[in-house]
Amino acid sequence: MSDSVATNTSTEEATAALTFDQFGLSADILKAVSESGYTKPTPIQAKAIPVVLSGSDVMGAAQTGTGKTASFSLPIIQRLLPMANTSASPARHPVRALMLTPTRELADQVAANVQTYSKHTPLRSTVVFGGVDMNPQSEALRRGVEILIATPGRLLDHVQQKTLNLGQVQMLVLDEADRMLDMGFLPDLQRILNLLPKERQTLLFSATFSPEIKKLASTYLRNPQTIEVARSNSTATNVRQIVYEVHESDKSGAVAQIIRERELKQVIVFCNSKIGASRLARVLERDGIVATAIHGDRSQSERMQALDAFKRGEIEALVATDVAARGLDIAELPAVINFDLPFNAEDYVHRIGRTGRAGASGDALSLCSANERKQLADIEKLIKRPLEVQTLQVATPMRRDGARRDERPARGERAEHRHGARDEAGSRRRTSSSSYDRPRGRQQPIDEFFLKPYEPSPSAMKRQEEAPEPERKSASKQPLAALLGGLGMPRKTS
DNA sequence: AAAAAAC
Repeated sequence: MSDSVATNTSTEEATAALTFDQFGLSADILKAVSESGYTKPTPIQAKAIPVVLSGSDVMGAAQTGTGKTASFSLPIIQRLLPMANTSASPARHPVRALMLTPTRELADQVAANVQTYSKHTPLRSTVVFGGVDMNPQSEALRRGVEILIATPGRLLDHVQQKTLNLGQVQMLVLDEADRMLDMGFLPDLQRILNLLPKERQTLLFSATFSPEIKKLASTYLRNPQTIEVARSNSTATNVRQIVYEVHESDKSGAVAQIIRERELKQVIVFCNSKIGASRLARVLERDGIVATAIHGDRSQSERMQALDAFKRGEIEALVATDVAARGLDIAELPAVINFDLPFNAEDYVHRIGRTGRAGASGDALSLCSANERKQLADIEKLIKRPLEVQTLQVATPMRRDGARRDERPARGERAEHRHGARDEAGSRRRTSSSSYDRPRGRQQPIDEFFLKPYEPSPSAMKRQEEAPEPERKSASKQPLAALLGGLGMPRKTS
């Protein structure tokens, strides 16, 4: 079992011996890389950097936590270096590389990486995304940048406001492209792509190569080289995955218990709903765990504050929706907890990809209630193996300070806490009861489910194989397919 | 079912 790092590299023997200075990257870039503490390229970096440097288009499939951002940022910076200049004139700094991401946080993170890797070069970069004041972004664009990182909506907004011209873009990166399609960004992507010069290099990164992604690629990429470092839909071997059977009403208590028992200093807890995330954050806080929620209904400044505080270690539990599922890189995150199992099995892979990054080990701990069996089966089908299932007895919750959880809040505790506690008086009684003192009659049906020897529900798997994609192409699929059909049409660009 | 993203 000497797995993790050793296994990952030995499967990539051809590239195992590489160091960063074998790519022919400039000294300014290598300096920034080594200052960041990186000495050895990851498999995707080893494969992608030479290809991107050669000018070829790329279809990239990489697991999260594989160093994907550097794999395109470093060669892009290298290719732009000859065009860098030190002029103060904005006209001398046209946008030459555009990087698109599905979420604002991811854009911000990619931008931070690009900034780091280019800091010893004259290249300038900035990031634009929604939810924040446009003016500082416009001002940065007016001063001129060679590299722009953006979410699609705000980018188009800037184009419309004439604060941005994309006519000089030579390199385009579509990061998490499958996610962007999921989120309905295809029309925006098409608009953006039609604003770009046809003569350009395009890099498309996607967790999966679905038919939609392949169609997008065949329309907008030219003889792309495919780079795949790990089978997509697989999960890192250095992440231990455990599923805990719990009653739905015990979930909050279970999260608190897991955090305490495992002494987790930092954990992301994923919920399926924004309301659920806010609620759980409040409950955890009441349990003496420093927690905050991050989701799309919070203001952008709250989102950024939450993420920054979490990265600084000031917050123990970041309770998130899938806004945080993809791409976010938090150093040394020891665990993620799924409060809910995601509806999309693919999102499970992304969520747990937040831990065990860069060869570190991590735990992915999922709570599964009786009504989430289908999601569990879907996940096991996707990752092609059964998950280890344990039963979690949720003990009578105690606060961190040793007080009983249902004790009245200490004097001086924030008003919202008391309010939250009162709001949830009913559910609190349920969550604080252990499975031992639950009335037996009520829990009978659930227990029957849990007591059954665990199987990854072969019937469900078989059903799906026999009848592939039964009633799937409803509302959301239709316009996507139609639009994708349109992609094949000869483009008329001005 | 739910989430994300422009104003």
